[in-house]
Amino acid sequence: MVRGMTGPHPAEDTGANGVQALDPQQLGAYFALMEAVSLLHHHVEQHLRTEGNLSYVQFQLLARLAEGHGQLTMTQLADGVVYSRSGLTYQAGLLEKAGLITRGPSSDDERATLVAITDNGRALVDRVLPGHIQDARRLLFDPLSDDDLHHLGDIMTRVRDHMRAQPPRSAAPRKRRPSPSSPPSAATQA
Amino acid sequence: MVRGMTGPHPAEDTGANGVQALDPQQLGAYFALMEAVSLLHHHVEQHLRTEGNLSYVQFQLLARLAEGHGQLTMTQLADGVVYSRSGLTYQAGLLEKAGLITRGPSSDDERATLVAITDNGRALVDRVLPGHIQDARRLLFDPLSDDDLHHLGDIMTRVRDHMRAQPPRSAAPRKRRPSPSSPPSAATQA
DNA sequence: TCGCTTTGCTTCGAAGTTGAAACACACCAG
DNA sequence: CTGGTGTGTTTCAACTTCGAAGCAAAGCGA
Repeated sequence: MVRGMTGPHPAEDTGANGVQALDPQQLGAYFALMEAVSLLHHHVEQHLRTEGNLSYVQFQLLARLAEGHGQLTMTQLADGVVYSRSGLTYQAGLLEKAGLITRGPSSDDERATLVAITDNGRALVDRVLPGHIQDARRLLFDPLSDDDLHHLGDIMTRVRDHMRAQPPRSAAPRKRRPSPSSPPSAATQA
Repeated sequence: MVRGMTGPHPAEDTGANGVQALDPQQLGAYFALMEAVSLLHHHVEQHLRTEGNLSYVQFQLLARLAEGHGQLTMTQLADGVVYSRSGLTYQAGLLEKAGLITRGPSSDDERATLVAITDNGRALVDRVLPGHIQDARRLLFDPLSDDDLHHLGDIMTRVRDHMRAQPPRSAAPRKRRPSPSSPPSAATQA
C-alpha cells in the first residue's frame, strides 16, 4: 500500500518541511502492520460475537477485570483498554445489565465507581478465552516461527511501552493543558 | 493482560474442549500487538484530523486511490481497506462532497461504481502523508533498531498475506446464509 | 472554613459503522 | 428469450463511539 509514493513523488522531499525520505521499508512495515491487525481484529470480533455475544472491547474489559481479582475504577479500566470514558460508561451499562459485572461506589473516593466482575462474567471469560486464543493463534502465529514469535513479542512490548509513555489518550486535560510531557506514572503498568 | 490465566486456571485445559496450553509468550505478544496498534491508531487519527481533517479510513481510501492511478470499484476499495461496503458508501459520499474523489458509472459493468481521486485529493494526500509518516516513525520506529524494523516488516507482511488468504470479510455470501437460529425446519440443505 | 481548581463519572447530541434488505444489472442454463 | 441465480451498490434502522458539557466530590491554598 502506498508503495507507489516513491514513484511519481520524489522520495527525498527535503523541501520546505524538511521531511526525510519516506523509507519504503518503513512504509511497508507500517501498512502491513495496520492491515494485518485490522484483519485480525475483525476475525476475532466475529468469533467473540458468535461464541459469547461479546465485542472485542467487552471481552477486553472482562479479561482485565478477571485477571486482577480486585476492583477497578472506570478510569483505570478505560485507560487499560484505550477507550473513551463515555464509551466505557455505555459498555459498562451493557455488561452490568447482562449481569457480567457490578458497579458500586468506592468508600475511598466518593466520586469513583468501582467495577467488579461477577461469577457469570468470569465464567464467560473462561468459556470464551480458549477459542479466542486459538483463533489468534491460527491467524497470527500460524505463519510464524518460534523465533518470529519471540521477536514479535519483544518488539511490540517495547513499542507499546514507548507509546504508553506518551500522554494517555483519554486523559486529555480539560481545563488547562499542562506541558506535553506529563509523566503518566506507571500506574497502568506497575 | 490475562497472564493470570495460567494461575488459578490450569494451563493444560485438555478437558472437554481439548484446548492446548495457553502459551504465555503468545498471549503477551498478541495483547501487546493489539494494544500498541490501538494506541498508534488513535495517535495517527488525531494527527490526521488536525492536519487534514481526515479520519484514518478516509486517508487510507485516498492513499489507495493515489497510488494506483487508475480507478477502483467500491468493492475493491472496501476490501483493500478492511471496511464494510455500506460504510464505504457513506465515506465515499463525504469524500465526494469534499471534492476529493469522484464517483462515476463503469462502462464495463453497468452496476459498478468507479471511484477516482481528484487533483485536490491527491494534493491533500501529498500534504498530509509526510507528517503522517513522521508520526508513525516517531511512535512506532523510534524504539526499534534497523534489525527490528526489518524483522517486523517481514513478519507482518507474512501475517497479512496469510490473513488475506482467509475469506475476505466483506464477501459473506448473501443468499444461502441462514443464521444458526432461523431455520427450525431443515430448509438449509434442499 | 471558604473559594478555586482538579478529577471521576455520566448525560447528551452528533457522527460513524454495520448487516440486512432492496435494487439493478450480469450471467448462465434451458 | 426467459427465468433463476449471482454480484455491485446503496438504503435503512439499530447500535456504538466520541467529545463537550454537566454534576459532584476531592484537594489545596489562604
